[in-house]
Amino acid sequence: MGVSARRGTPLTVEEIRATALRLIDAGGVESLSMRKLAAELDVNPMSLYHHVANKTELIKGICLETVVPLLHLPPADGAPWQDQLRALAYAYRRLARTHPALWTYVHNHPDVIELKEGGLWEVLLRILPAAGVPEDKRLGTADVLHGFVWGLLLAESLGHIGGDQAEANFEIAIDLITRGLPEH
Amino acid sequence: MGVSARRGTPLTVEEIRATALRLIDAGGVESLSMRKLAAELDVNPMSLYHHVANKTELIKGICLETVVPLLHLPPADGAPWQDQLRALAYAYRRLARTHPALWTYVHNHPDVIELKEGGLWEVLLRILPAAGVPEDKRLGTADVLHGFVWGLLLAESLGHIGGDQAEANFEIAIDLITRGLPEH
DNA sequence: ACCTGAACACCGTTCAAGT
DNA sequence: ACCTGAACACCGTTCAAGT
Repeated sequence: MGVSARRGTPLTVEEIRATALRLIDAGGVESLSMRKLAAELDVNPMSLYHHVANKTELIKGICLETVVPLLHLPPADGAPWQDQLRALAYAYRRLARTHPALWTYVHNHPDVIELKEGGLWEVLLRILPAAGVPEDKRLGTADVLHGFVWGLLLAESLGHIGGDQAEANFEIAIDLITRGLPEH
Repeated sequence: MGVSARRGTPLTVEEIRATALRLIDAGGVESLSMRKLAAELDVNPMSLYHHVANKTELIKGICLETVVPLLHLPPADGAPWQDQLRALAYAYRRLARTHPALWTYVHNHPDVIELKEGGLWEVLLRILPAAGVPEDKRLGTADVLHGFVWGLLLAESLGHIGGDQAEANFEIAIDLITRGLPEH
């Protein structure tokens, strides 16, 4: 009854997403096509559209269900703001490096996914008062800090920064931020 | 003798590049196609390949001849390093905002163009010693600073930062960097 | 020298038809 | 319900042929 002639099992969204993510990890989002994905799944290209609205929605789904939950935010445990900021930055870095190709792509296509999600902003805004940032500058500073770390991670992902230096550079970056954050 | 039936003048690389840049400014690099470009120039799509090797080379050419020269680096005039750094950041920002779509694109496609060009890195490495950055950290710090500013400009270009706040945020960013740069 | 038409190997997606 | 083939409107690019 409609199950593919070439496959025993019917398609599922989960299988489609998992395979798509594998292809993205291997060759980047640009190289993922619905037709290649179908071939990889041993299925007619058009079968995919029964489980997924279109390519954009597919990518959105992968992000929301597979990638975003990987961000492990530091708890509000009263630790010094420097430590919490460092923990947040490293959590963000781990996320970016888990699926660099997808991460790079979605962060350059704001239409695909809302950036200010996953609680990252909340944690940032919780930390900034403790760092001595005056209230009227907190939103702006949150934008700036995210832009900073984001840019550095992007540069890493794109290979602008040598793999061996990436670790040391990230430390330099966090030191610079924690030194510069409090206004004297 | 080969001149297009539909046009009086023969094609030139300059005309192709200028028109392509106009289309990119209007709709982004993704929406530029060789066929649309040809239509805009009132010419057969294949005529373009007589003046340009392929699409990537076309974009590379536009960057090298039309965009990169727009970066106005601050002179080594002995001004305080804070002022020079601020001038450099603003020069970079002006460049990014002149052709945001193209700028965003090439900075995410390292294959298209070598990032560390245009003398930006030289100026950075000239400034850092005056800021008290120890020699063994200068290269890393240059990478970090570029990543920072780059990320912020990217966030601006992609609309992640409200247009009215962009100016104020950039000031916050430069203040933070100049405060955090010197090690105590 | 410069331009062009036909063709190739790709895309995403719609729609009507199959089981 | 689930899958599929043919078709449409696009891509970038090659190649042989035109003037």
